[in-house]
Amino acid sequence: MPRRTPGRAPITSPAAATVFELVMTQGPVSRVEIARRTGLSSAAVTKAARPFIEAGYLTEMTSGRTGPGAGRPASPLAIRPDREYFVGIKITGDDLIGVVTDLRADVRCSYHHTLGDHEVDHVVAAVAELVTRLLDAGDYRGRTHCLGVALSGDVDRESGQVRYSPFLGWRGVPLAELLEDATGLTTTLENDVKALTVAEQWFGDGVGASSFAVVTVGAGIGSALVVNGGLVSGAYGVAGEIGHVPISPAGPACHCGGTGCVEAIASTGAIIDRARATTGEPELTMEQAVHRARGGDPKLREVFATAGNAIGLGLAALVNLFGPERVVVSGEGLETFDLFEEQIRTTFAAQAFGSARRCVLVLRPQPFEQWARGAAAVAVRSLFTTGQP
Amino acid sequence: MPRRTPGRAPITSPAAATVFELVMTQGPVSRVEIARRTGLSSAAVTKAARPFIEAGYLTEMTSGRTGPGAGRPASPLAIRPDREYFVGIKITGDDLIGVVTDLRADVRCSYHHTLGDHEVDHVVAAVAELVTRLLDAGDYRGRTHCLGVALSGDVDRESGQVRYSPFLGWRGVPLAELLEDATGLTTTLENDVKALTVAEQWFGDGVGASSFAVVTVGAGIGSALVVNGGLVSGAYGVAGEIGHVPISPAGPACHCGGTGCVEAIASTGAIIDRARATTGEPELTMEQAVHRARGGDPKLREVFATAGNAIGLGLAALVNLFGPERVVVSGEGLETFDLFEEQIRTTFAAQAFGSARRCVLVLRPQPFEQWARGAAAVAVRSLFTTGQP
DNA sequence: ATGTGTTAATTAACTTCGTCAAGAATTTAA
DNA sequence: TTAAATTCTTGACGAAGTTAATTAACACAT
Repeated sequence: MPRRTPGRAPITSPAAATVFELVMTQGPVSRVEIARRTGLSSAAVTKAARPFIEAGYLTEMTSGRTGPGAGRPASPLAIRPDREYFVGIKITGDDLIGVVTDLRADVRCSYHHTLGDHEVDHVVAAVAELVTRLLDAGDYRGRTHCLGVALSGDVDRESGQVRYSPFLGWRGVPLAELLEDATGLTTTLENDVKALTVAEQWFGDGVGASSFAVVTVGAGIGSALVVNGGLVSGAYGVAGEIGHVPISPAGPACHCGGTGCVEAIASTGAIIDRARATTGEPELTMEQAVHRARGGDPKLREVFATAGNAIGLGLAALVNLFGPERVVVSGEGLETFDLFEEQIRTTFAAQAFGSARRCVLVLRPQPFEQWARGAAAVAVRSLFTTGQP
Repeated sequence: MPRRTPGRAPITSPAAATVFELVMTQGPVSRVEIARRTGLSSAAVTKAARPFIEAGYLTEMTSGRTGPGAGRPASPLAIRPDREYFVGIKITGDDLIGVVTDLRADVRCSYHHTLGDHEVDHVVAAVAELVTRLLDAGDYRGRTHCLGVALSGDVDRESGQVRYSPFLGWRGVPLAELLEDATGLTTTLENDVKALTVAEQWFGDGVGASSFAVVTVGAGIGSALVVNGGLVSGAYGVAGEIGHVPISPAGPACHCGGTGCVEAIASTGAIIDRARATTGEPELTMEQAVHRARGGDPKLREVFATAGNAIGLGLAALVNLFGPERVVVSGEGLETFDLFEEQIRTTFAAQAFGSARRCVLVLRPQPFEQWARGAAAVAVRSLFTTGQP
């Protein structure tokens, strides 16, 4: 059962949620258009929209152009982004990244904070301090009530618990509650990749797609899937583990116990290992490897191509099984995506089956704040939905 | 938009559908229990159930045992399987398999029919004849109004069209309409693997699982996935192509254009090819290969083990990405599953990630009629749902 | 400028679905 | 026989959305 009800937002019915979500994601839209797209009657749209307008979340744009032809001009509904602000924080093993966003999840302000200690109390205090710093950076205090927190690992959003976090070494920590006490903000916890996916679904490349996937490449390789508008969670809590899809029986052993997993070939660590082995330079750093590969070093280019190939195969597996409309590939590892992109696309095109090939592959390096923005997006959504995944 | 409304069944509201589905799948249940499990009020259950009872689809079991303790004894609701019958037909390239089932999708009667010609008219006539034969085999005529048809390929259930069937060489055939005219029965068309999955979801091992998968092994290797209670269809019509998940970059070329696909290693055709190559006997048949493998021939056992390994890797990919509660592996290829099973399970266990390993693997050879039963199950469902996938 | 047609939004009456609370039915236990 | 427990039914009520009619705001032609 849910831990708490954030409350204030005028979500009273499914229709209200639908209407608001549509305006939030599809920019300004007239009521008639909303009715058409959602299948509701236009009367229902009028009713659903009113409380949002009265509460200041939506406005009518009594604006200019109506389009050609006769008839009463529409007054499209638009979101008022500065009606409320949200704090999003991503916790990694090394530091905290925090942002303040508006209702559209646009970042207004961001800070980093290095994390010395993994003790729960210490992290909670550090987050609280970061929140204070963020809120004081602008005129955000009075209009901010929600905090979103993202971290990698096994997280239960419903109960606000961190069930298991390998990076922090935590088990069964009721983090949401602790942070609520420490900050006074209604707090929502979510797995980091899922949070990123929510951000993408509502405010990014997932808008309008009923099914899509987000894949992150970096120290680990993970993904989250949206099918029929809902996040796939896995019956046993595990899903989207594209990093552990086996693609090469003769490949290297993976830390998960398997063989030839995508992650064992294309994670940052695996790439460095291979680069060192191929060149015979045990001290080689990632920066050097990237630099020399860009300079044309054939051995190192081959290393990156191998990684790109592995990712492409993993994507093909995902797409052949799911048939998503779009896939966004992102993460720290994509900062060097000039070294990957061609190979990923080539391999994917060769292995995707039939019409699944039409799935759009968006490759995009991810600024660090995106993770924190994902956390904020989860907070935004928590205000405007009624408990769904 | 839907082509037609089957109608007669008293599905008036979402609650009605929910209640009926629960009774259908979870055997006799008392109203209170239904209310508890669905989250409806017990008053709503009473109201929803009444029309079904009046129409003869459900009965009250004023039966014996109530369980211990005081209180008014429950009168559990049960389905009346013989209230209505359904015809299910599976069309392959070579023949038709037809069954009559009751409301529970239990097979009452079945026939085969060899298909000489792939001409549309000829197939329609053959199906109509088979339907007549099936209905005349028992007292089914007056109580049968729905026909379900399953075939492999790209099928649009909504419009009742066969968009593309490689086996039959059809494109854009409005088969449902043609069959409706020829048989007088309300006809539902569905892809064969999806149909099998529906049968499993409502009447088999998928009952009660919110997410699960069905994998079929045979001439081809396919699968269908159910997530959050809904079938995954793929944005471009392709999904569940586990047969074309790449698992071995050094493996054989696949007819799809890819390399090392599961199907290129573990389909019936691929197994025979390998068996012939390994033994150096170009005339070797599947029967002989199976016989000698069972007898202990190490080379042939190895061939089957390789196939089992490929299937296990494909399953691991599927499970790591989806995290289903259960997977049912089935199909003609599984008739020899004594040769596969161990290897499938071993490989799967080695490659499944974390808790995903807890996913239950059900290996089960599939009698031929199961395909036709799937078709019938789709027909049953078409009567009792309101247009969902 | 002024009616006329056209599209957008609102309003009002009604339908439908389901909840709630009270009570009827039917058993066990004292 | 009465009390307690439990299931099922009933009817009043309320929430959410629909349809149909009305009002609003414009473009355009005369």
